[in-house]
Amino acid sequence: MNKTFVSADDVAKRAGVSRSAVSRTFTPGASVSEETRQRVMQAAEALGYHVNQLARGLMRSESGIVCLVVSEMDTPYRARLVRALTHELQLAGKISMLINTDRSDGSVDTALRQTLHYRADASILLSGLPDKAITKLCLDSGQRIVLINRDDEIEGPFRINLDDGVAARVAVSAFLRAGCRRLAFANSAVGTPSLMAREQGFVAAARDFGLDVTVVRHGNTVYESGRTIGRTLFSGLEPPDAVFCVNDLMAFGLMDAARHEFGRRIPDDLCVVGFDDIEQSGWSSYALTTFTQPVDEIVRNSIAWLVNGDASSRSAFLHAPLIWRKTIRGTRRNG
Amino acid sequence: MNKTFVSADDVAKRAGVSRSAVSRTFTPGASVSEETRQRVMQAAEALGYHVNQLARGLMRSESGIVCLVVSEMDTPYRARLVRALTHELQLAGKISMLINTDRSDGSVDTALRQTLHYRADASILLSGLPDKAITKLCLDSGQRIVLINRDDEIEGPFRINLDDGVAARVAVSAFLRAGCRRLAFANSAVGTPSLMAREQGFVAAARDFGLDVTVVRHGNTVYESGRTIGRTLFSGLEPPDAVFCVNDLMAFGLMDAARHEFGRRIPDDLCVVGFDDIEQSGWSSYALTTFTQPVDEIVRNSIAWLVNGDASSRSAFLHAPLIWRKTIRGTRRNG
DNA sequence: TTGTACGCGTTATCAG
DNA sequence: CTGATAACGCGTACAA
Repeated sequence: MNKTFVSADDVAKRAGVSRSAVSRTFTPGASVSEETRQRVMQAAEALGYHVNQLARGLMRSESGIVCLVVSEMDTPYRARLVRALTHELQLAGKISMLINTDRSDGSVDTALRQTLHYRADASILLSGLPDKAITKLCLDSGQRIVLINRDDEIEGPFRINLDDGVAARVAVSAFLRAGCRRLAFANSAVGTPSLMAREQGFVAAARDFGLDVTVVRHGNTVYESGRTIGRTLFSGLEPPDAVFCVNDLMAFGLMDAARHEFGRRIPDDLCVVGFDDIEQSGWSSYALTTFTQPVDEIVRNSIAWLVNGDASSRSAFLHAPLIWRKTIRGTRRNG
Repeated sequence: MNKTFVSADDVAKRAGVSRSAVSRTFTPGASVSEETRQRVMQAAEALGYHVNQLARGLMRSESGIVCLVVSEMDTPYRARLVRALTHELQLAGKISMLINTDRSDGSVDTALRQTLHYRADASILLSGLPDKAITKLCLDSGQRIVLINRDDEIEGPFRINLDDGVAARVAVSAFLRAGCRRLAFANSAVGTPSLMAREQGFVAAARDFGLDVTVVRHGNTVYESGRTIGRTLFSGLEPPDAVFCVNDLMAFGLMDAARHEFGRRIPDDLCVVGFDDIEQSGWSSYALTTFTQPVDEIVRNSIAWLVNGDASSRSAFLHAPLIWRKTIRGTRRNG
């Protein structure tokens, strides 16, 4: 063996047929006689031949590659989304390229440029937001772009968003039914549109009931920020009896601070609701009542739009139902 | 715009030079005059040209693609590893293809075949184990293979393993120093070599001190299995006062069962040690004493072997130090 | 330094 | 149904 890939030519020679016959054998829906097919397959097997997707992608207009643009992909929700996306993409005959935008040097635009280098058929953005010029460039190159939970303003990509406003109202009424009156909202300082929508929806819904909301924004959307906010909130003069955390990770941090550093009992002294419904929310140390991300629907919508040419619908608006566990006291009603 | 990629030919025409000049402009270390370079760059910018890596990979022997073969990639440790790998690979000028082997149809072999389709320069396997024939096929095709925490037997790939045996001995002596005498080991039923190495090392080390170990194996290596094992262990006649869990997730499940269902206090009534040191281990609800996966070293070793042609060393054996938190009582000593 | 010509491995086209 | 030939977009000897 001389450490090199075997080509269709090699197979053709060995099988005693033309290169075209080999190509046809490996092209679904082409017309080959059963006899040549057998001969080709046999030779291919013996030589260890594999279709070169690079060359195939060069000929056809599509490469079969879909790029996933993500930062902080070890975050539970992101990780779950990436897992589901890659799985369904494979089922649809696509392959995923993972582009990590963790470092800070204009990463998203650089990443999107990478997707052009590899002639990706599409890009799915789970993090960040591309420059408008880059987006147009991708679109003009025939690429499809999906934005998950990012923004509503940018034109061209397919946008998937959740009804954060509705969720916020559901949270307020759940708190009120539990008898809570001192409401707080724990947000990160990131300022992503969907994060801000939850905050504003919560504040607005509370105001409808004549209640003010203490809003605290701090750091990234992670556990440690929730903990810091918890300390701020519970060492203040009027500590809240209900907190809506912008995601589950922050909720855990806040709960840990409240319980272990301030002796709060949940849900007796304090009600908490989160967002994402990551795996840890089901763990009995937290048992967090939280809004669930409809991951399957998100994935289905994304891929349906990628593979079908349905360029008509340009956005999807999905519902995030409340999962009742044990961090809101009282009786459960539908969320 | 007619929804298509622009080629080097287009750029050449617009810049009034030959196509070779364009190629040279985008090939690092080629000789082009500053003037033509400028003209080419300008034309490329105006047209929105991007080098086609597929075609480039067709010419050169290497595609720049590295495949990551993973299952259950939303597991915290796996997710962290994937994040770190993609990040460093990008820094090394490579791009990651993510292959999800979650479904059960002979997945790993199918996955590895996919890596051949796209002429990947290398494959990194975080899950599963390939058939020997497939491995040989990849190797013969000039591909490099890295096995992370998988097996020691298979020949050809670069293997990265942890000193699970040493860790097991450290765990035993930590338990003994804390005054524990009724030892247990919580394992999954998966039976991966590294998982079994931890178990056997623990049992052997305990025997050296004249102690028996209650070994329980159940389900997958996840939270719920740990919980189930916890129930089994603490509803038994001789419940343990120390448990080594084969990974952190199982430790959390076991701790939650012990605390919330059996009223055990940790570390007063029960000492626990885990493995992986995932983010959740630092959360104050768990504060788990655990062995840390040297992720950075794993990544560095993998990539060093992939990009440099150092085919001499065929394995790395890394140390997993113990991180002391609050699930083992008594004084800390070096792990 | 520049342009020409060829090859990389595949598919599409067309004549047989 | 089959085989020859022309693309696809790029790198690279080679000659100019």
